[in-house]
Amino acid sequence: MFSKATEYALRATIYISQKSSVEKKLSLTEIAEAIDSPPSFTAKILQLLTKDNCVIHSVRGPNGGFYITEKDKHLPLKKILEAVNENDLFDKCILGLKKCSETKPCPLHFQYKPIKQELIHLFQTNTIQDLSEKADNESLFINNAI
Amino acid sequence: MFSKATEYALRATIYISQKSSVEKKLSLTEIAEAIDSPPSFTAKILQLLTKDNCVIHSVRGPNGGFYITEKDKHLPLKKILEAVNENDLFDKCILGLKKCSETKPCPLHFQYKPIKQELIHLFQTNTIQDLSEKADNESLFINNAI
DNA sequence: TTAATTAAGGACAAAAATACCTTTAATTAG
DNA sequence: CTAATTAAAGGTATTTTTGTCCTTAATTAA
Repeated sequence: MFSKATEYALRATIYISQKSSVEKKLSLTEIAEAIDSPPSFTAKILQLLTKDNCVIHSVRGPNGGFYITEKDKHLPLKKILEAVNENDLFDKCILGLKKCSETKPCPLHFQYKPIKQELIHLFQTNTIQDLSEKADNESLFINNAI
Repeated sequence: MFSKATEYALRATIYISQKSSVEKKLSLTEIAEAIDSPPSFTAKILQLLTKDNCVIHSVRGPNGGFYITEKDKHLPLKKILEAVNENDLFDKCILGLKKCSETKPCPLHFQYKPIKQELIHLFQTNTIQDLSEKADNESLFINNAI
């Protein structure tokens, strides 16, 4: 479904949202360990998320690390997909046809359409906070229960 | 959503289903041109589909080529995904967590579940024939209208 | 001010997916 | 039987994705 990069981005953001605050920043090492991802690659992905402070914030130096503001917790998951350039995922034709459209639909177009809508809806309506609350309740990511 | 390999497999099968019969086999060249795919790569994918006659049949030599039987047109699209080893696509956790399950769900698990079910349903209930009929009606693949 | 710590940024490496090419095998027509 | 045609099979090349490493910049604490 998603690329590794996107999976790590979503998992990292959920974890950061659960555990961080302006007072308590998380190091790359902790994040990568918690979400079971390669640290160096994860660093690259976090760079995309911190670019222009779009989702995550970062501070260098001792006691530095990554964190998210309360305000940004209300961003939809879609924002994360955009940050890692996987936003057009749900726009594409399921058969990969460039010219597939409402007027020139592929054979799966109208059956896939409502499913696509639900996927878009899922990522537009769920906020980062929504997900991190669920993760809390359901104890995923906690104690490395991956 | 799908890999290029899977897209080509689906498109090729639909095209073969529309245009071929035991009497009228289609050459690799014709298929690749019609579905707008790289011929050599398409050849590899067709090999997967013809392996053990699982979906498509092939005959070598003059007037040889690829075709599908009426019987095999009633196979579900799922069969094509299996042939190109992309069958587990809809089994995986959307966040890529190995341990995600009903009892230990990821934060998106229960929201993604019904969508996943619809995707599975789509590929299990639609047959190759269903799709090629739609393609006929909606004129995709016809006259290279890709 | 200096040393330590942490992310940023760039270059590089490995793996996987995609695409190409050449030879071989099967089949058919002459 | 021979030549032509077409897919099968294997190896190779390219591109993309994934992953690593090293140096630089920022920040903090002593």
